[in-house]
Amino acid sequence: MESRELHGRVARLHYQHGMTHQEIGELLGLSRVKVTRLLADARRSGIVEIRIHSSASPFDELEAALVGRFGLQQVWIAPSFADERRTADSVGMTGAQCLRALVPTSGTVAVGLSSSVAAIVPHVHAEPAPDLGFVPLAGSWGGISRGMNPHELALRLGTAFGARTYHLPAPILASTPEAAAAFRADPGVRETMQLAAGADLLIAGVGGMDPRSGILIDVLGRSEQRQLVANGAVGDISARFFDAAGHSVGGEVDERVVGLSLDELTAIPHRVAVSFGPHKVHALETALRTGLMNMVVTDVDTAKALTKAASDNRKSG
Amino acid sequence: MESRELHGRVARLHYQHGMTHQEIGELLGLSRVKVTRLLADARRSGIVEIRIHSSASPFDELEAALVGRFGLQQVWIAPSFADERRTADSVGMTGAQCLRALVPTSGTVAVGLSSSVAAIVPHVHAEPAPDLGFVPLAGSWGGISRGMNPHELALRLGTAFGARTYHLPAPILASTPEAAAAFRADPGVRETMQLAAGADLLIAGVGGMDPRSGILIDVLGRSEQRQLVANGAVGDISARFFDAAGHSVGGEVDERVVGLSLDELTAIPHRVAVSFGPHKVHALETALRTGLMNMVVTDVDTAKALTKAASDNRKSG
DNA sequence: CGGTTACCAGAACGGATGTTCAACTCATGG
DNA sequence: CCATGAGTTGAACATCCGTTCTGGTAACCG
Repeated sequence: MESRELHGRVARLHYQHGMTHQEIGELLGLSRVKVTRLLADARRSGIVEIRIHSSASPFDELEAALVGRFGLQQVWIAPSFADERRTADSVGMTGAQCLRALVPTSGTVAVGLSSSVAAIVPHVHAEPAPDLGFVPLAGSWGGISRGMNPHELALRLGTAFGARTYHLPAPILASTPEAAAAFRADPGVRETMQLAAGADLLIAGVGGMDPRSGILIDVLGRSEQRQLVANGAVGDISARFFDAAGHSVGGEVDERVVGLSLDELTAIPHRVAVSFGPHKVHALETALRTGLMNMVVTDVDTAKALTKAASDNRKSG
Repeated sequence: MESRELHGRVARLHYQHGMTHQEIGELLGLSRVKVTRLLADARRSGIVEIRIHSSASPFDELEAALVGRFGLQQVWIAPSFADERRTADSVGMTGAQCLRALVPTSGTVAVGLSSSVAAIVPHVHAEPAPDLGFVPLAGSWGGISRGMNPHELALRLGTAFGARTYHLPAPILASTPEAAAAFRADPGVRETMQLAAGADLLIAGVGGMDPRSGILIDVLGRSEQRQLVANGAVGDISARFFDAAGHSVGGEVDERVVGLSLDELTAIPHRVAVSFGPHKVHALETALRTGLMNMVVTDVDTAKALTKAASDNRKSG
């Protein structure tokens, strides 16, 4: 992190006085490329903040349509791109806006497993909120972390918000039901889970049953997957698999999970799903239709697929 | 003014989601050029606001140098450009920042004659301040208005700030001292001038004696100019000419002016000079050195010339 | 002391953006 | 019904900006 002052100067000269990168470079004795980089840094780090004074979202109609169809509290939609990473970034940006709107200045936010929530972190530029806490609502897995472990998400989000963070020291999926019970009995684990259960806001991904669609699904063995599907599972929220009616599928896998149950999750008043992509549509549609989640952050393509899926359901059901 | 909503959408897609003008055009069914224009409008009109979270000004040292040399309260400096209109725009932008910092939410701002103050108007995007008033501190001239008549400046600035505006219905320079006295005796004129005299903040230009440097100076006849110079005039603030010591030069011209006197001007606690250009340096330097003005908004070139002039004075005087 | 790694810098390229200009639309008034 | 002019439009151009790639520098290590 270089001198904040230089970034501010360059940003002022460019954004306020309309000087070109070239001109600023000549004025301050820097190369044009250096100026370009300083400006990019300044935007990334939040030194430059761009506000748009207009309540209109670019995808208003689609948002309103989803709110109506599924009876949701609120919906945020980002544009879709051919490049999936770019879409992820836009969804992350939109998720950050959603959090800015929903996160209270005190209280607790429960954070679930999600590849998309990770994309939010770089877009958060908030005032420190020391009376706020971010709590993982389930355990994590070992080995290499792909940036989407619940504990890591809670930690990074919490840090970005200048809030307290909590840890749930257990695996998300224990090897046996008995081992899971033992973990849940641990005082540290129990305490964190109680805190998560009492949260005001839940933010989590919704996974599908397709191996490409979830993080968790490919942690499970082939036979376990087949078993879940056989029991009617259509998706999961942080390892809690649910069927087409939004009920827990139960079974052995469910008993091995260390984390909030579906009932505990739905007891949290505000529940935001952050999820996008064609493989997620079915699971996401179910989670929204059955009320497991009551808000969603997604991209245009997924949103369109959701409305389509919803109307198909209506006709056939 | 087209639908604010469309501007907001386009701005969000570009500034928040990083979409190119081309992509936005395709998404919304607009041409690329149209998108470019919408974005430019959005910035001009303040729908897009860019904040820089850094207190550092690009020309800190120079500002500090002027504050020190002349014992000023504060100084704002804009970059200089080869294209004078661009410089004027930058100074205007900087003046708007200055006003944002200084203008109270209630009270009165006295507005003097200035070509530069006009450049401020397009850069003001403030919350309406209905308890604030903008008052011209002198009369105006007839015929074509080049956008820098005191009454016009007060009106346009006041409008931009959503504030009350006042009018001083008289010429800035009456044809005879007696006519001027008659104007001053008018109840409407007297009332407005009293209001201006009680202002908290004064914002005005500082004119020089060179015909190219002032608006007013070329309204006067050749002989009147010569007379003023002979009496030691080095510059003026809204038609009040002063000498190298900062005192009024008096004389017939001074008696024909309808507007606050130099003594009345300097009774206003906060006095900002907005002025730039090589022809203004001498007058501006005098106004600052003698304390007629105690703040200044100018450009880099003028600022450098001011520090140089000040050190020359110190050596010789 | 050479090798390695990590980082930083600027040349060069290709895409993005801003501006100019000629064509067009649509009122208004003869 | 055409003439006029103000206001829009997008094609074409000129500039600006972002990224990639290569070379350089410094720190760390064997």
